[in-house]
Amino acid sequence: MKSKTEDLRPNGRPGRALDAFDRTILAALSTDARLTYAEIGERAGLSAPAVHERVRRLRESGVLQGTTACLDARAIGKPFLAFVHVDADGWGKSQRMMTLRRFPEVEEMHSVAGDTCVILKVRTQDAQAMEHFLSQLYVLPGVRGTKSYVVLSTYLERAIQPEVTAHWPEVPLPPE
Amino acid sequence: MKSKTEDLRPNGRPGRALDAFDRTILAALSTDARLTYAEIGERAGLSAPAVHERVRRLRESGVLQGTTACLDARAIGKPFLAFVHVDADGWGKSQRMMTLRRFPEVEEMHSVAGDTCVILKVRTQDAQAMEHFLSQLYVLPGVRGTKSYVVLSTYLERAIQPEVTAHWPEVPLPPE
DNA sequence: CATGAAATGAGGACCTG
DNA sequence: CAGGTCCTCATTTCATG
Repeated sequence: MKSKTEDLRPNGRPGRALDAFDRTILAALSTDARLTYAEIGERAGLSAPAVHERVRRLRESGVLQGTTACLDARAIGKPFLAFVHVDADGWGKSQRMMTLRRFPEVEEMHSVAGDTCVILKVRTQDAQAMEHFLSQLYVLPGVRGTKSYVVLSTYLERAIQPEVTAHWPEVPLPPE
Repeated sequence: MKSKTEDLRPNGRPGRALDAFDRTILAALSTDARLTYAEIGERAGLSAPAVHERVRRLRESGVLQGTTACLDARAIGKPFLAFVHVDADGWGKSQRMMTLRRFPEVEEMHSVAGDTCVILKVRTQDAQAMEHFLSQLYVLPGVRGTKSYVVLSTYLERAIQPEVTAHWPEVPLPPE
């Protein structure tokens, strides 16, 4: 009936791997974080306490890092969005990058491979606020330059989509 | 379906501007969407039913679009992240862009100003899956080319930060 | 403020290894 | 036999008119 026997994961750190129940729960919470445990259990085929226990473990293990509200950017007064490519020296070791965490307008920050070092996702009230942020950015040592891509329209913006149909776990090594 | 061209300014009915209570509530829900109405009310200085009513209105007006879970990308088997710049012809009118919504690996999609047309945020299981996605992308008519920035490390990734301290609404025009 | 619903804790049964 | 996970039931807390 149910096959929980899929705990063969070389990823020894975070306990066991996610089974189909976990993925269904995470997918449900991904669409609506305020779903009732009973409602989630209905989708997943579990009772409410069982879902509650699994959610607790998922939170504990760090798989479920938290829940957040999705807000209308224009309504809260931050309609100006841009991706800023930062060209810099010595970003690798410096924790100076973390200084940018203090700016609430910075939503994302990734070091990347390519013709730039860091990509920032920055959301501000308007162009003037963006300019002010960039001026602050250039104060940081090591910043050689930036290249900004101002967003004209956002066609899609959503959270990570967990694949419920697990077509990834097994190693595709054909035994003979 | 909601049109993208909606109230840009407080037109009276469709939703008056957010007050400090609303922003505090939204900020609280932004940190944890499963907070109790009583807990939110404690932060905002309101009773639980008052918070409940305001949240209902915020949902109704579209300011609060929903709630979602924040998941560990590695834990759910999608550790490979890239920003894909798409160079294309005639993206403006075509709804072909919306075809990409069907790909669960596409998390964001923006048309931008700059030396590219569209920026995609794409998260896959591995490089092979990313290559497969790109091959699908090139099938779309009008796609001239792509430039991908593979993320090496993610230093920050968070939701919109509503400014609780409202320093934005009025124009700071200095006298004379 | 009151009522119904949901979250959460405890105990016992089942499957797995 | 041991460990873990699920279910049912009961109580506290919360959502909601």
